[in-house]
Amino acid sequence: MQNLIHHIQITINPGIYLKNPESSDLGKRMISEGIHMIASSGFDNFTFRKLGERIGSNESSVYRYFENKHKFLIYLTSWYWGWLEYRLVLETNSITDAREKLDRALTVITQPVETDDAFGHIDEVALNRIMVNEYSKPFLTAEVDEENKAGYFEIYKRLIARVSEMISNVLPDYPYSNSLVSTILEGSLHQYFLAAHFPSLTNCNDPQDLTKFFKQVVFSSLDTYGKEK
Amino acid sequence: MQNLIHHIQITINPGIYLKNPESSDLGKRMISEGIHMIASSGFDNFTFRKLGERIGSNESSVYRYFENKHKFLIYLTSWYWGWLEYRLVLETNSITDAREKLDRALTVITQPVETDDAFGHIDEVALNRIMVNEYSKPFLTAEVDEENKAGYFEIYKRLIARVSEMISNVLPDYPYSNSLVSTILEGSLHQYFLAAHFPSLTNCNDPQDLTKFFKQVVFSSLDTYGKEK
DNA sequence: CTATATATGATAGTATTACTATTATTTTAG
DNA sequence: CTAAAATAATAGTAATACTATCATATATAG
Repeated sequence: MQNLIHHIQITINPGIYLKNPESSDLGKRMISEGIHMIASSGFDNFTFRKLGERIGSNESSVYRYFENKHKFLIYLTSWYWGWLEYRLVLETNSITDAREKLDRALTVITQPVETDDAFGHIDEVALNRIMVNEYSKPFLTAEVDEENKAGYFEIYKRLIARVSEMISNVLPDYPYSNSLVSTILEGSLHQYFLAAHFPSLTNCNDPQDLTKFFKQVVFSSLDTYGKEK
Repeated sequence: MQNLIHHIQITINPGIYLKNPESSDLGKRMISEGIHMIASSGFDNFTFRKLGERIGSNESSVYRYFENKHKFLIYLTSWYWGWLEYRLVLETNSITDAREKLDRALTVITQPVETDDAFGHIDEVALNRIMVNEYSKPFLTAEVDEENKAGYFEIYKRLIARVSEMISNVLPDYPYSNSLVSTILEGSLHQYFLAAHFPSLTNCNDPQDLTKFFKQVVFSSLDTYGKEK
């Protein structure tokens, strides 16, 4: 990606961390190494003890940045959605045609992730693997309502609202824009998961097909809405 | 539902359990009470110790039926998908028109669950709540490939294949039938979850709308495939 | 240059969990 | 009535997800 823009930060709700990991070298290493550990062995096998060792530090130091590993995951997923939002804006901002704008947005959402130089210590490809393998774990918990109230999912909600608005700009009367976007965001990760583990349950073993599939779904739905027999 | 058909059993892969819970009264109580416990407090707070107490028995007895609580959940979700498949067949079997058949299938998939008298000890409404709140936990694990190889997800795969075939009967050339079905099965549970916890991310706060939404998505996609500008 | 605050590191301890193992008791079947 | 099978009770283990405490290193303010 562009090496024009550096020193940008994705802003994360401070309630998610105890001490901002972006504020120190140690904190950045927690994020950086944490991503690699979770991407390769899965979130369930990830512990702060192992992370402490890995960064040449200590369990207790990690606990000074994050209350628990669940919040660590919420931090990572929030960062991911924030980054996706940033790329979405960057890539669609200059487009005036509503249809073309939505088309480009769907490309950004569904195409495979590439490394972004603007965020040195974060391996976006590995982070995307985490999203594919753990996508629902941040919110499928008994505490989801409290955490939602505390604003931990704001970025995700903003992202959906943004794409939803693009849909409304194509077809103001379409009544399912939020459902369509939430279905596609989750569905896209899910199709990647299926391609990796259950190839017989998807026709999108090539990312090109995934993008085509979701675009066909979205535009056919918009183009025929209100015109059914 | 019909009280015509009794004494039917959903067949579950024996690798999922150590001893078939359907084979004894104690086993049935494990399923029955386990469903209520997980539905009300969530899977993460569920333990075999608590289940043992609840059924007036013992942790060690539960372990004689299920290797661990993860397999217990796989059992429940397999049962659910098996039951959905059974209802799907029951409700679509007599329909000859391909389009109408698919339409009915989508109703069955997306409409709220009601209690089914044919399976006395299972509370399908509570089980559906589990599906909505924990839907991805059976497969978002590090062991998914082994478990898939062992056949633990056969019922789910068969269900998708079945609906996928209905799509092919409507439009043989449509190349995304598996992806469309897997997106809708997962997406339907997800929309129910959003309606309960993130109402701003869905337009389907009423189940009627959910069914309409997914039908519109499916049929518009099929009706315009190959006819885009 | 020292006193102080702050960040980090090391160690120990706790409650819970997810089991395994063993033995005792009850139920069932022949 | 006896043997086998099923269930119950109890104990124990390793790992986990923390909390608490204290020691040390480092940065900074006066």
